[in-house]
Amino acid sequence: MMKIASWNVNSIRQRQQHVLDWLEREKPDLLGLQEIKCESAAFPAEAFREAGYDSVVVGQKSYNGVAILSRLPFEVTTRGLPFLDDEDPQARYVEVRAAGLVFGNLYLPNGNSGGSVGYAAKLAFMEALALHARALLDAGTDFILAGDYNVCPTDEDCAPGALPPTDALLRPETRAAFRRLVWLGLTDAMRALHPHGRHYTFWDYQAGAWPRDSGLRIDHALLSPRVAERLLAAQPDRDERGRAQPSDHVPLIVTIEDP
DNA sequence: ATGTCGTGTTAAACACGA
Repeated sequence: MMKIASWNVNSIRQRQQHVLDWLEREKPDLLGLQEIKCESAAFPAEAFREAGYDSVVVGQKSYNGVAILSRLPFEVTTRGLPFLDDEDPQARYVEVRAAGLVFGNLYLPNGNSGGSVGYAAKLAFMEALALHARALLDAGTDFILAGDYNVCPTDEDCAPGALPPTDALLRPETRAAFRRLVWLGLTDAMRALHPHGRHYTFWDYQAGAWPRDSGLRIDHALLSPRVAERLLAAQPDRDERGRAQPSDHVPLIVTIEDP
């Protein structure tokens, strides 16, 4: 059995102890982190190593930043999203191979800042991700693409009134791009096991979103076909949002059986 | 639209992103 998780921690320096406590409780094999908000050298790799996890970090100053923690041996396969022509590359993708599986960890652009240019960058990232997924499928690779997609795929993934209809997380073009990705033949792990219901992974800090349960399902794990056949469980760890000084996202946990 | 966070510049607020 293999346990793989994704968590937007909204600053690893603020959330280091949360992550250490969570690793000890949940003991995932792989954990993808997003929004670490620090340069690679500032990532607390040694603290995680002492907890039994080696890491690969793609950081940048102030914003974004992704990392993967692993208690399995791994090799880094890429530190940026292939197929993305970007004159100002941001730290939004890192990928490893472990236990015969490629694990891609992504932080997709939010798309609400920077006007039409910012939104276009979101769609460009999604197109590049689809091209990369297509290449992995063509190569017959078993893979999981997990992370903060910043996409509410359907109305059921957005609490009523949580977002205006023009928000970049649920615009029709955003949802269409997400469907194109899934329709390559990937499986949304949560929806495969829980076709309906509100399984939020994010609650805004503002406007009492958490106590009102005004959340969003925007963190996802997409599985290649053979991995989907091994899927045993998928769930967000809601409890994490109720702790002191939480991230606005909670971990998403996917469990698959051994091949 | 925003009641909150986090980072950073810069000197107690402000800008920006989410």
